[in-house]
Amino acid sequence: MTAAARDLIHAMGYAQTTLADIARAADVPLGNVYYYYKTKDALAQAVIDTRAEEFKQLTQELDRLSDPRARIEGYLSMLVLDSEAIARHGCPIGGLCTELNKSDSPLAKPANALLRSQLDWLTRQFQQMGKAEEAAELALQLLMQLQGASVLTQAFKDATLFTRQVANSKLWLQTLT
Amino acid sequence: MTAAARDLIHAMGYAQTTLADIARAADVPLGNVYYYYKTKDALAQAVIDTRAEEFKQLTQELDRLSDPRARIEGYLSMLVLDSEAIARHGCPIGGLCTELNKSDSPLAKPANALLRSQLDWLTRQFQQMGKAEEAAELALQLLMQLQGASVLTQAFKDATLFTRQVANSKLWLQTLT
DNA sequence: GTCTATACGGCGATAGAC
DNA sequence: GTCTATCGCCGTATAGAC
Repeated sequence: MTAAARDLIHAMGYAQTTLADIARAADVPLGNVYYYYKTKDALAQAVIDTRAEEFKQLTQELDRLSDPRARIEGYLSMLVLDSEAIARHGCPIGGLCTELNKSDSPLAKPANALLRSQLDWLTRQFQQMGKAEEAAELALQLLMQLQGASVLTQAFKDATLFTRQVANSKLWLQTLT
Repeated sequence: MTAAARDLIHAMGYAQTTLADIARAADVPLGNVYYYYKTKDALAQAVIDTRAEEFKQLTQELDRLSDPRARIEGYLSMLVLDSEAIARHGCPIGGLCTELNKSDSPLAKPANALLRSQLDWLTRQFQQMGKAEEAAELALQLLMQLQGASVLTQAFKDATLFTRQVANSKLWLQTLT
């Protein structure tokens, strides 16, 4: 059920996604939702937890690579796989943060933490590339480009825009000595 | 009234902003809203038109500068003035596009056109800088960085993040021969 | 644990007095 | 043109049968 909720929230936004939508997509009766989650917010929190877990799994895979640069490239390659979904619905995490940070929902903080953890992981990779001093700034630059590319990719409905930006970012990554 | 609607939609998002909110902020009775706008969507369209008009006014001012590079710098300087608002509510245009492109509202197209017109104006400036061939790509790069900076600035609630990115963009602008 | 029916509140939209 | 009252619908949440 959290999987259905995750996909619907990505596609329609949190406020626009109704519990009836989720129940239908998960093929359970509406009333049943409340047996597993006390409130809609509680379900959204579970979705955020799922997103956090997914990213943790991804980084655990990537961290097995010995070269930090290769790890970042792997991360970028994973993102490209979702470029069509990004063209349709934007970045699932960036979009969620953008929405939840309006009219301060209690969910804003955990959602923001998803972006923060991506920033932190990227920072660690740049540190291990010997960029101790500029690591935080480089991570910020990269994440910013990805988020900006997501916004424009969605608005202009052009998935190639995202893939081209990722290609640019990979080239940029190579220029870092 | 469109001014109140514009500000509230920026602060809370379109779906979350009720006509009662707008009526209260504009200090008119709720029923009165419908004398001026047939539907909520019609009011939102007026807000989008207002945004388009504001950008047109801005570019008319900037276009009086003879140097295209100075025009872009002026544009960036205007954005910095809103960095606090961006930290609280994100980019008013990017956020609107992000929201409206989910669950295809008829308002998505006009909202996307706001971003498109910024891209087109920037492209023209780069063309006049003698970058005919790469102008579209450069405009895309710049707009992408601004949108990405807006997303992260809002999520991390750090206005200096936006001002720093704009400073970086100005430096980058100088490097273009 | 699973499902149906429904309470309750809020929002877009309308009717109609003034 | 301006304002009040209210309709109808939908969404969250709950009650309670099975």
